[in-house]
Amino acid sequence: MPTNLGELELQVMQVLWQESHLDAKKIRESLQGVRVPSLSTVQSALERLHRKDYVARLKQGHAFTYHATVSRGNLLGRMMGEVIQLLHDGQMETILSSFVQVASDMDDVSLDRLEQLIQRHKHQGGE
Amino acid sequence: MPTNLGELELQVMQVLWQESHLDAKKIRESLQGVRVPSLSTVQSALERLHRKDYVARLKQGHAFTYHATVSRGNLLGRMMGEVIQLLHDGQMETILSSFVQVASDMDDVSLDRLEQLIQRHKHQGGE
DNA sequence: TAATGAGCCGATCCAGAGTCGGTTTTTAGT
DNA sequence: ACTAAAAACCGACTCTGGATCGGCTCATTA
Repeated sequence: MPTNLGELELQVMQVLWQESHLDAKKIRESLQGVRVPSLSTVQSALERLHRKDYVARLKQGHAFTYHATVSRGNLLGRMMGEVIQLLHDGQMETILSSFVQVASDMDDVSLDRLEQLIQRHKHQGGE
Repeated sequence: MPTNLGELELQVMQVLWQESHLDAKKIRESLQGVRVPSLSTVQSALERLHRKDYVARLKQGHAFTYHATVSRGNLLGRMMGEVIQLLHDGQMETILSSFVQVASDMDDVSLDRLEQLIQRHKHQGGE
């Protein structure tokens, strides 16, 4: 249940977010780093990802082509939600100030954009 | 390096956030759940936590007393930062909208408070 | 139908966490 | 100071999830 991705699994997702509908071999080729794992290894990672519903696949002629079923932003939101779930103490205040703590690394322009997004969100009344 | 806590470790932290400066035995007693691990097990968790610098300890007469060195909010912020680090794609926009995606579960009052915190943060120019 | 390429399965290895029992060390009472 | 009780420490084992592959199987196509 915990949304946790291993090293290779994450790398694979990065590739799929950049370009979709690739087969295992292509994904392996797109993998950068000193150490390139064997094709089987990439497939194993893909299987785990598939089991976790992070990717879907289609039989495209000879081989499967994979594509992400969650966007980067979606996964990010999901993970943040989980972390919050894990550590929340009922005090919304705690969550809020942690938000801002993270936002410490952001410049004012980003904080402005965050405010805009909040505004929009409030007016729409939730999606 | 990854800020990951096991099940028991988290439970122990929860106890220490509620009440500080307890010894292993007390912590064990404060642990709720059907299954209460042995004292040794609790001590192991405490040792790991200590190694990770999440708790500190003091020789209080006969036994060590432990206390958290990171607050709940601080850990939350840290974990969020890590998740972001892991999944960021250079687009601040992605992070921002994930923030708001999480904030979807928040009511307007909370969003207002978030705005206030942002304001304060901008004026202080970073902590 | 035979060969080539992809998928699938099982085996291993590793690291981190949980779990304890037993030994050692420390503390405190007599 | 000696010793009994309590706490700390250490080592062993289990379990789970991820990484890693080799090799067998199956399908597609020439």
